[in-house]
Amino acid sequence: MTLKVYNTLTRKKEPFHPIEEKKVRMYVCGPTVYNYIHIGNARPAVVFDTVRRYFEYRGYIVKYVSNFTDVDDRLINASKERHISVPEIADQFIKAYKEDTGALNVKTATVHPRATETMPEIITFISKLVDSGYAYASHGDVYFRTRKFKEYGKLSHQSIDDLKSGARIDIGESKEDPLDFALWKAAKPGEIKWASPWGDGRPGWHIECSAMVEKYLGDTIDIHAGGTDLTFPHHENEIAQSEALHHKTMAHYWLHNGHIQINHEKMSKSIGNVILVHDLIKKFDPQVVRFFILSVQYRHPINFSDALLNDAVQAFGRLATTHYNLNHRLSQMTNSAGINEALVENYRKPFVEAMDDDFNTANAIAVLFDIARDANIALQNENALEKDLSAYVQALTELSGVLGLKLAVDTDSILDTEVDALIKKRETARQNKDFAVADSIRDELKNAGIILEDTPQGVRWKRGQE
RNA sequence: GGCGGCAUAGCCAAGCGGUAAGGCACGGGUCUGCAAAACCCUUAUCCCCGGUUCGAUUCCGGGUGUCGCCUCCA
Repeated sequence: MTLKVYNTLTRKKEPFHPIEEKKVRMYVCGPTVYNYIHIGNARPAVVFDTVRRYFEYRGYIVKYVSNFTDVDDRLINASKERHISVPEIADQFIKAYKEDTGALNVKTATVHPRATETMPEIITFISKLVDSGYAYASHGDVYFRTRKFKEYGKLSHQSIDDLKSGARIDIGESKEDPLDFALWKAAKPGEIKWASPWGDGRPGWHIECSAMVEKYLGDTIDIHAGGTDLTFPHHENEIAQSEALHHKTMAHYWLHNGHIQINHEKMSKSIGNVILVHDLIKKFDPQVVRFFILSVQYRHPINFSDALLNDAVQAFGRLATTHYNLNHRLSQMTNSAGINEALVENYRKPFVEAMDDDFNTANAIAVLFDIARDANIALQNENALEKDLSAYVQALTELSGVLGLKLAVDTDSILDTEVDALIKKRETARQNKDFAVADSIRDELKNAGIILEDTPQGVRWKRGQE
C-alpha cells in the first residue's frame, strides 16, 4: 500500500516518496503570537499533528518544525496598546499556544523556532539574495525582485501578469515593481529593531520561514504545510526566495488545510466571529474539539457551531463509553488471556487504507465506530472471550491514538469510597427488591454528577450530566 | 476580472465508473425491577440540463447556488 498525499503544487494526489528512506522532514507555518490562537490556528496544528502521528505510526522518523512569528505589525501594535514590549507579548502567547495546543493533544514540534532567534540566518539569507541580484535595497527596506524569479506563480497557479492587478504599493514603500515584496523593513522610530547591512529594521514575513526551513531542515524538504490562505502570497514568496537562492526545489509536497467557517462565512476579526481555543475548551472537552476537526477531510472547509460541537460530544462519547465499558468488563477478568491479534488487524487494515488516502480521517473515524459497534455486540455476550475484548481495547486505543484522541471517561473522584459505599447499599436494596431505596440512591448520585449503570457483571459508574 | 473549493438523507460527513460508509437526531423494537449503556429495524429519485458509456453520485460540457484566494488572514 502506498501513502498518497494531495499536492497543491500539482493539484493531484501523489504517492509519497520521502527524500530519505523512512524519514520525513516537514515544516508547518505557525501562528503570529500576538493573541490567543483561534480555532482557525488550531486546525492546521491538529491536522498536521495527525499527519505527523500517522507517519510515525507507519514507521517514519519525522522532523517536525513549526515557527512562531514573534515580530510583525500586529505584535508592534499590541505592544503600543498594552505598553509592554514585543518580546513580553510573544512570550505570553507562545506559552498560551503551548497550553491550548497541548489541551488538543498536539505533540510538541521537534523544533519550534522563533523569528527573532533566527535573525542572523535571516540577514544572511537576504544578503545572498541581494548579492545574486534577486533583491535590492531601497530606503532602508529590501525587496525581492519578483519578476526575476521565472517560476513565480507555480504554486498558486497564477500567471505573474494576472497577479499584477492585485498587487499594490503601500505609502512609504519604494518598489521597482508592485509585485515585489519586502524581505526587510526599515524600523520606524521607537519600533523594535535589529541591525543589518541596510540599516536597523526587522524581517518581512515570508523570509523567516525560508530561513528556518533552510536552517533546521535543509534546502529541500518533504512537506511544507499551512492554511489554504497561505498558498498565496506567503508560500509562493517562500518558494521564490528559497529557490532563487538554492536553485533547488524547496519542498516536494505542499499541503494546505481548509478554513473554518462560522455560519458558513469566513471567520475574521472584522466580522467579529473569531472563536478562541482558550474560550472554546472551557465549554467543550478539547478531545471533542479535536475529534470534530478530524471528522472532516482536512482540505475541506468546516463549519463551526455549538450545535455541531454538541453532536460531536455525543459521537465521541460513544467511542469513549465503549472503551470504558470494555475496560470495566476486562477488569473482572484474568488479564492473562492475551490478545486476538487477527481481530486487531481487521481494523488496522481499513484504518491504514483510509489514512493512506491523503489522510482521510473521516473514514479512519468510521473504522473507530466499526470497532465500537463490534465491541458492544461482544459485550452483550456473557461468554465473550477475554482475548477478543482485549483486541477491541487494543484496536480502539491504538487507532484513536494515531489520531491523537484520548478516549477517557471521567471516573476520577475523591469520593470513590463514598460512592462505593452507596453503590453497595443500593445493591443490597436491589437484592431485597427495595427499589424505592435503590432508586433514591441512584438519584442522589445522579444529582452529584455520578451515573450508575447496572450490568450483568455488576455496577458501572461514571461522571456526567443526566 | 484571474484562479480554486464545495453542492450526497432533518443535521454532519465519506464514496469519485458497477444502482449510496460512518456519526448525530427522530420513530419502532429488544434487553432492564425501572433506568442507563447497548443491540436490531426504519429513513437518500446523490443541485439542474445535456453528453460519453452496457452502466455516472462518480468522467466531460453548460447552468444555478455557495465558500474562498488574488489585502502579512490558519
